[in-house]
Amino acid sequence: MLDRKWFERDAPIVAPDLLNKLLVVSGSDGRTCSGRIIEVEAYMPDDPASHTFRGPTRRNNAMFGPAGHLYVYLSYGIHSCANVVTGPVGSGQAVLVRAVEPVVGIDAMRERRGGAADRSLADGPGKLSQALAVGLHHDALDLLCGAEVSITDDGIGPPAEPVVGPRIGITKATETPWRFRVPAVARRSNIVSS
DNA sequence: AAAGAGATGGTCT
DNA sequence: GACCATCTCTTTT
Repeated sequence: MLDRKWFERDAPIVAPDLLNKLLVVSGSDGRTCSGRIIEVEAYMPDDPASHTFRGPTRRNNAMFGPAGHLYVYLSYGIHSCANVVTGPVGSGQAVLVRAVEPVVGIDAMRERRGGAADRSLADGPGKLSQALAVGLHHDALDLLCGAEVSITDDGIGPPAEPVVGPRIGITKATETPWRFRVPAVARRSNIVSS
């Protein structure tokens, strides 16, 4: 399965390999939810768009910790965004999970997302955090300890040809092609109804 | 279908 | 005090 070594590679290498993996959250309310990762972005230390570009701070501390931990930050004062820490300890890199496809616990996700259409339950970094109930209290959590949040491999490998493009919502290094997505065609057969 | 603006709060200078 | 790795709603083509 996924061991620490797997996460210790550089973010642009780990990122496409995270596609089609499951992000599983056992909520404090007892409801377990999961989503298939379909879009990610890589952030590196020498990357002007990365939170770690100017060195360690209180917020980005988890990104400098062990690979396979979560880095959760608050975006625009409103949205929690979930990252998977990658690379050697102290390097300061991570993969932002930008979108998942609901797999387990869709009813809970519908409730948490307040009547949003099924297709937009978790198709954005803030939306998926809300749908899966991921919050700041999960920051620095170890994904490999069977804790509240984990990443699992259910045998569906990453897409042979992920869609690659520039990252979104940033103002620096906007041309670096470190955004990876499962092709739409490959997703059609995976859609979970109800 | 696309474009614009407001919400909202922690973090860093 | 400025700056956001965003989302939703409203307004305009």
